[in-house]
This record gives sequence, C-alpha cells and structure tokens, in this order.
Amino acid sequence: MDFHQLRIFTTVFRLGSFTKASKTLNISQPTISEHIKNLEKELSCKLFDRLGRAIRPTAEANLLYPRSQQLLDSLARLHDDLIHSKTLIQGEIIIGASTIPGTYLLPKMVVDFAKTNPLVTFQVLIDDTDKITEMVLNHELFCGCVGAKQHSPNLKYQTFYKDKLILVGQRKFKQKGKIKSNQLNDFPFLMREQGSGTRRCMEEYFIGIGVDPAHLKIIATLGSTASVKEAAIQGLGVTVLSQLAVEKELAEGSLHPIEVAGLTMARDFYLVKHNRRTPPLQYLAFCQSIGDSGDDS
Amino acid sequence: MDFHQLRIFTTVFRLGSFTKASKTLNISQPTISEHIKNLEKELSCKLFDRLGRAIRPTAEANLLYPRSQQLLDSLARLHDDLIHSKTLIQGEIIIGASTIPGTYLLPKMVVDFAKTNPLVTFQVLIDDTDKITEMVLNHELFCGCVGAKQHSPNLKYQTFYKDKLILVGQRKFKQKGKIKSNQLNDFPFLMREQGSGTRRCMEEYFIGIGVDPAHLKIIATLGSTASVKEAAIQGLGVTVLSQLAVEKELAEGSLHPIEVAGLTMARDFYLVKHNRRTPPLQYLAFCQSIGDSGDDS
DNA sequence: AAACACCATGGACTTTCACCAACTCCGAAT
DNA sequence: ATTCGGAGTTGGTGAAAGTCCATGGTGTTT
Repeated sequence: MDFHQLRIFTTVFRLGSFTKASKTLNISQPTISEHIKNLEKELSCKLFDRLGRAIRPTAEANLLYPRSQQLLDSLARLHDDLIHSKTLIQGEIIIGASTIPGTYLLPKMVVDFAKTNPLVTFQVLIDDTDKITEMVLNHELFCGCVGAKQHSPNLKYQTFYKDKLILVGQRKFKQKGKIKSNQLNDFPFLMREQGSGTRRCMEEYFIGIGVDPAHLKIIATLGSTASVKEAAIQGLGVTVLSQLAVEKELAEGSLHPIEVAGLTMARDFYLVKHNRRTPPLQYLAFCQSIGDSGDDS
Repeated sequence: MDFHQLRIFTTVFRLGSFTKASKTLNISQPTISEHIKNLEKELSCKLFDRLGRAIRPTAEANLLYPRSQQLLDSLARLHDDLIHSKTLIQGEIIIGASTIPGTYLLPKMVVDFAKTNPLVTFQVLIDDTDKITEMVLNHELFCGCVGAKQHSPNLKYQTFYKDKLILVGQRKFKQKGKIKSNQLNDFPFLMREQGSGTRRCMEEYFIGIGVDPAHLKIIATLGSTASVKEAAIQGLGVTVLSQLAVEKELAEGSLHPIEVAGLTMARDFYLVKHNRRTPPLQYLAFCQSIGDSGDDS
C-alpha cells in the first residue's frame, strides 16, 4: 500500500471509472486495473464491484476513500511545506559570541536583522573564544562570533567586523601628537586578566613594536572590559580597549585616545561555522546579511 | 516521496545511522543511501549532514521527521482498520421487504440477530415485491425479502422461510375433517385486492385444484392483510392468509383453520441480492445467520 | 443484432529496487 | 605518522515492479 496505489484508488473512486482515472492520471487503463487488483489483494477485500459498464465501490472502499484522501492531502502539504521552508525565514538563531562582539557588536546587528526578519528570534550566548569554538565543533552551536581563529579543517571562518584596539585614558594622560613606544612604560596600566583575548592580542602587538608587556607599570588587573573601562574613566590609569567598547566614552570626552607611533592594533572578529553542517535557513540569511561571501579561510 | 522512502528516512533519523537503519529494515546500507539521496533530490534540500563517522539531521529533517512519522502511523492504522473491518460486525442494515415478511417475519429475525450483534442497527423498508426487487437491481438496496422470484441474471435468490397459506375463519365455518374443493364456492370469501402477492398465489393454487376464483362468493375485498384478518375474526367470512399472519389468532381460537382436501398452499419467501454486488460485512453476517448457503437460484 | 463502452488479460519492454564488492573518507588508537 | 575500523558512496548486475499495447469478455445502447 503505497502512495501511488492510494492516488490511483482515490482517483478511480472519485471518477467512478477505471478508464476516466487512467486519462486523468495519464497512465493506461490496464495499469489501473493492475494496481487496484494489487490493492485488493493486499487488503484481501474487493474494493469495487465490476458491473459491466459501471463500477461501484464496496463498503471497504467507502471506508478507505476518505482516509486515503486525507493521507494524500497530508503528504502534499508536507511536500509543499518542505519546499517552501526554503522561502520563509523564521525560527530561533542561537549564536555564541565572545565578550566584545557579544556585548558591543552583535546587539546592533541582531536588531538590524530582526527589523527585516521579524519572525526570527535570537539568543546570544556569551563565553570565551575557545569555549564558543568548541561548541561549534561539537555541534552545540551552528555558529559563533569569535576574536581568534583556531586552525581546524572542520571550521569555516568568515571575517565579519574589522575592529581595532586603542590605548585610552583620561585627558590628563593625553599628550600632543603621538607618543613613542618607549614612553609606554611610563603609563600606569590597567589590564584585563590573563587569558583575555583582548590582552593576548594587545601583548602580541606590543611585542611587535619592541615593548615587553612584562615591563609595563601595571597598577591593576581587572576581570572584565566594563571594569577596566570604569577604572580608566576614573583616571586610575590607561588601558587598551576595543574601539567598539569605548566609542561612547570617546564621543563624550570621558576617555581620550592616546596614539602610539607605529602601532595600529587591528583586531578582526570572525563568524565561525562548522565546515560540514547545513545550518537552518535563518542562519544562512543572518550570515548573508552581515556580508557572507561563503568563507574566507 | 513514497511510503518506502519515508519509512527509510524515519528509521535513519531515529537510529542516527544509515547502517543501523539498514540492519533494522533488512535492506543493504547502499540502498539506504540511495533512497535518502533521492528524497533529498526530490525535496531539494539536504536531510543529513554527513560528518565522517556520524550523521546529523538538518533543520529540514527535523521538520520532516514528526510529520513523516505521523503519516506512517496513519497508514498503518488505516491498514489495520481495513483488515479488521472484516472482523467487527457493525453498521446499519437496510433491508427491503414485502408486506408479509416485513410485518410478521423480519421483526423476529432482526431481534434475534441484534441479540448476538448488538452493534448492528436495522431499517426495514416495506414495499411490494416488484418495488423491492427493482431497488435491489438499482443498487438502492443490498438485499430484499420478497415473496416471488423475478428472473434476472443479476439477481440471486435464497429461500429463507417456508410459509404456507391457509384458509381460516370463525369456528362457525369449521367442519369436521377436511372439506372438498367444490365446497369452496359455498363460503363467503374475504379477499385481498388484485395485485396482492397473497391473492395471486392463492388463485394459482385454487386453479390447480380446479376451482375458478371468479366463481367464489366474494363478499368483500380489503386492502391489507390486517383488515382482512380483522373482518374474518368478526365472522364476516373466510379468507386465505399467510400462516405467519394468523398464528396468534389460531392459538387464541379467534380463528380456525379450514383444511381443504388435496390443497397445500406452500409459499416460500426469498432473500434477494444483486448478483455482483459485494455487500458490507453486516449483511453477509445477517444472511448467514438466517441460513445462507450461498444461493439457490 | 450490431455497435459501443468498459474492465480484464497476456506478452513485451522499461524503470526501479536491492544487492554485492570495491572505494573514499574520517576519526581514533598505536 | 601510520594504521585500522566504522560509515557513506559508487558502479554493475539480476530480479521485480510498473507500464504499455493489443486483445478478449461482458453488459448496455441503438
């Protein structure tokens, strides 16, 4: 009893004729006979009484018809739904993110996306880069937003925001023009804890211009971007922060950029996806909306 | 998208593995791959991400699975219902009947049958033999209960009650022993109208023993069995009635049989069905309960 | 009675189904 | 790094099913 047989049966039932059904379905009349015969054999009951010119459905056929029709309808609806599921963008997007993009970048993007896709709901999960990457690898997340690439054949990265780190502090720390790199040791530094992506990135850039981070005058180490920023606003020292995190403070004047000669600390954020998973449609739309070109790694 | 594909898909989905599904379904693993591939092609979407060792269902698969499962369940239920419809005797039986069997015979049979088949309801349609036979031929009835056969290759008769007609009247008409046939002309006769099956039958028998019905002393012609019987009870005359119709009166003594030498008016009733229709189960059960041996004509 | 309409049957052909064996791919263990 | 085993894919073959055409029976219509 497959759909083909049921389709033939319902057509015969509805039209009350093997021949008409064969024309409607564009298959030959003997084929109809054959299928009906098989169906009758499988159900071990007659479905139609053949009365010379006409046929009449039996009680079993009357029982079978509505339910058979219903099954066919369900199937057609299912088929359509699946085909059209590629048109309607809806559902939940769970996106993992490390601190900076999760706090300063994604909220805006999410709002923008939600404007044109009102049926999509978001859940942003903030954790550190390694944890997010791990979750993508383990299929706990379809995509994550992280500040560093981890080499793996199963991961696909896509640059989605070019940020930079800048040195900031109260006006009193600001000097005319750029400072020299060797002057950095004179500043009281506020630092993020070891393991912070921001700190690691900063230290690499400092080493790149010949400044040993170990020789900095670190007056405090704080556990979050927000606390470091607050301390800097209070004038406790200077610190290196993501430009994204201090945009408002720079505009207000509560913090000022301190430019260092020869130092530009670019820091890209990446969207990471598993190489082989097919994400649901809403993810594809979201990735595309932030400028997906497939991948870049 | 047929049931076979869906069955394979749901099994793969549930077990999370092509190989396990192949073992469960007793088909080879490459066949599974093939079917999944075809399904994916038809729906133009990936259903499983192949990740080396494991597979993971995509969003589309998650959408497809429950509905697919539901379709399969419905199909199985439908199949079972049809198979078991041959076990459960229920539904309505509409049976056509001519006057005598409809009034005196069927009610008892219906009650007897209903005792052992409480789920069956009855509708007894009383009309004359020709009308009932016509309705059976036109498929308006599955079966009828009539007092005469009509020759047609499309009709199947089955004797289901052997009745006889008897001459009855008040005690005053009764004589010692049987009367001779030529004495019949002395009795005041109550007759049914022309066209009555009972009358036609009686006349044939009278002619058979050399009594011309036209010479009978007919003192009244009445339109129904009940009215003739009532008139006979009142002593207006004698009449020929179905034994079925006067059983109670004979037992009470309000009517008495008048036996005529050499005259036995057997009258069979038949169950008539269309030769080629397959009646619903409850009809088969009913016909069998009244002693169906297939057919006898 | 002949023509017609309809379903059933039989034989030939095409497509699908299912299998096997060999292959690729990936991840884990040595 | 290499090997090893589980998993899915590919290609070729035989069997089964699906389909068609032409034809045969049967009841209805003219």
